[in-house]
Amino acid sequence: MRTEKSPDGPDKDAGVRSHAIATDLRAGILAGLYAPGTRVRQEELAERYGTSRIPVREALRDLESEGLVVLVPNSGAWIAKTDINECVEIYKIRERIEPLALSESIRNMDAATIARLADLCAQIEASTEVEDFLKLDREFHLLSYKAAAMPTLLAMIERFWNTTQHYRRAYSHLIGKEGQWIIHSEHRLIMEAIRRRDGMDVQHLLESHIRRTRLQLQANDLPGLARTGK
Amino acid sequence: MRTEKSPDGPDKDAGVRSHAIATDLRAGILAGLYAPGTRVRQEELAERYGTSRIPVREALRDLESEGLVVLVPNSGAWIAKTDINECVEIYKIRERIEPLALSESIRNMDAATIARLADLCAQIEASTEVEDFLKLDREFHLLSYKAAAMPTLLAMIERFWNTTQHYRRAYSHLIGKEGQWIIHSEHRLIMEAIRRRDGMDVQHLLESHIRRTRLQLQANDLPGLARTGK
DNA sequence: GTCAACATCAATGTATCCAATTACGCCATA
DNA sequence: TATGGCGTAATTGGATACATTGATGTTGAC
Repeated sequence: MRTEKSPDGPDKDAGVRSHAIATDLRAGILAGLYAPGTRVRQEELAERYGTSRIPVREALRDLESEGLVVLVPNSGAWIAKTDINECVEIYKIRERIEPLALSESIRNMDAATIARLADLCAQIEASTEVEDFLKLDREFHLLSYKAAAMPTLLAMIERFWNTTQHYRRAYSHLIGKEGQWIIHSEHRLIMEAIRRRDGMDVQHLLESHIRRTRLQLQANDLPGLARTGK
Repeated sequence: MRTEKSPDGPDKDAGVRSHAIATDLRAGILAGLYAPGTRVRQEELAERYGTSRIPVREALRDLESEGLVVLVPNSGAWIAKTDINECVEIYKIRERIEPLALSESIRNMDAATIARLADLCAQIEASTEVEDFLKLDREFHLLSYKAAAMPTLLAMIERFWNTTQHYRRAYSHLIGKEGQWIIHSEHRLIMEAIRRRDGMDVQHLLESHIRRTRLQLQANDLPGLARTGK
């Protein structure tokens, strides 16, 4: 983590340690480097990043507001535990807001983006590793929303994708390659509706896509992920 | 702002200065004590609350994540400017998520809450002062969602009500008492649908309620509130 | 007279140090 | 042996002091 300014392109977080720490921690959590429920000690992180505890504390605050970390006053910080109830709740919210984002987005979407989406769609079908699938699927959906002139909504959606990342990983392992044909079909239909710029159709298709996933999550109860009652 | 522990009931934020400061600042912003765009100096707040700048900084961070304050690294903090585009965006989101919250809520709602809602509904119609209307209207809607077992969603909704507070105030002044009959009628219909626990109907009615308000906001362009390009 | 470069200042970002709270382990006792 | 109280250690919350960045005003040259 360098401190001097980068010559290649402006570093948005240049000079602000806490942002850099938050970004790095967030990436680590999403990559699965930290087990949910793990205690996070400020001093330990401070040493790792070569700073004092102050920027670490601010980074942890940011991550808490994103739902990735839980802070308890005078006690400590923990990596947020996975909670199937929270996950289901978030999926219900996503069923409502992501169709909105997509329908707004396709009104402004340029040809290059549509081509890129089609490319991603094909890569997703060709993927063999779960981690590849997760990365590509995320890029496909988030890119499809990007042309919507709704920054607040897009930030919310990304936050929700982050907090449910562990469940998507577990779910992907669960269904395996043979269960993916449904997802591929849904993606193809969505892709086609995007091409037609059919706002109503994409909304229904995307809602079904998310809703079906939620119901499957609820039905399978995902072994290996602790369900916290606190 | 007392520092000793309160004997009457556990103070959730006891011992955590930053939460107390954030709560107080948030209330001040929502009450209109700070003009949007006003610069906020850490040292000034620290002096006012009798603390150092550390808790102030953390409070400002919290408020930033709620959209009430804007932080610029190495520069400072400002009370978030009102932005008609952001307001419209949030209303579009609310049109999707609040019907979800309400339909989930009425499934669990007890009789006492329904009675309280009816009471609030009547008080809203009887209100003469804008500030009273704002307070009652907010309580009515947020209470109607409260029985939904969706904490993340409810937190989001409250956040949105906060960031658009200034617009609701301006809007209320704009339409005056004579324009309120539409709102009252909508509230009555929603109230009746809640009584019947008609999930589909409440969703449509609430969506219309929010959507109509949004369109009126967009049409009137609310004089007196700066529209920032930034 | 205008513009540019520099110096000074003010406000934020960070490090170090101290205080307060919590957690844990030990010991005494029933 | 199990349990309750107490004391110590570890960790977080906050205050003070210093470093760094950005803004402002002045001065000099063209």
